[in-house]
Amino acid sequence: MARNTGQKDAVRRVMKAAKRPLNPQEVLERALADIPGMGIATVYRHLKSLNETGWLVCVDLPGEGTRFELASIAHHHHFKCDTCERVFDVPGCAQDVEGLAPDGFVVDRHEVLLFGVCPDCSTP
Amino acid sequence: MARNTGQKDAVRRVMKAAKRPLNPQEVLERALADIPGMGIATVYRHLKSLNETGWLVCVDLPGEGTRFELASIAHHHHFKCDTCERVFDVPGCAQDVEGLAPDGFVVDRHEVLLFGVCPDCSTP
DNA sequence: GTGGATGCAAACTCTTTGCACCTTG
DNA sequence: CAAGGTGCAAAGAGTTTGCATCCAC
Repeated sequence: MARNTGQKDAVRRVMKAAKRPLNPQEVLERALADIPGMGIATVYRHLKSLNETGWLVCVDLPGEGTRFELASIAHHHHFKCDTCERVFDVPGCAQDVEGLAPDGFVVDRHEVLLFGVCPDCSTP
Repeated sequence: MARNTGQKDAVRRVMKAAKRPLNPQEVLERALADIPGMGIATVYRHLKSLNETGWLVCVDLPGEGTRFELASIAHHHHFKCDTCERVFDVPGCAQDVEGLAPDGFVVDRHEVLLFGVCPDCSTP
């Protein structure tokens, strides 16, 4: 996937514009505005290659497929609303998270997921 | 799933004996020792109902299917070894994790995942 | 005896892959 | 023009469901 094509540009544009992690289906829906007729397989192929080059990172949440977001955004975590199912970025990081591991475990990465109700859903 | 059957007992026994989160396939393999001929669908059905009653909780990790473990064990988190792929329980919890959420978000649950190398894999 | 539980196989969902055709460089 | 990218459809993996049969109560 080294060649520059309209499809690849569309995926990059969609991911840059996203304010939250997107799944392949959401990426396709947004990319279709630029490239009518684009196929889901092409989305998967580009997400995979952009992830392998380190431009995108995976965001996995319980009970749903993999989402992706830009690798370049600052260290942060995620909040999933139990009501509307949307996923939000949460800036910052708890202290001492990696210190939790028992002696002998070497931690080089961590992920924090919060679950609850987002502002939109808690004030009807 | 309110009736007491050998299959249900087998799933409960397997889960109680497990020292780490198990996926449905692992549960079936262990249950087959007690109930030869048991089907994977029955495992899924019992895992689902035991989860709905709150006896089991889901443990989702990036890049793999859902695992389950007893809900009764103390609040803890998980460590996945990038080398041997095993998943370990990590006792305790970081301070202020739920305080990360921006104003307006109501947090009622959280999950922390650590990734790195376990003691077995770091001392060859 | 009766309704819930089970095993099997088919259905479903999500993701990947094979292939003929099209596009970029 | 050649190498690589694309869309479609089929193939896979994991999970759920329909149904006839079986078993706990």
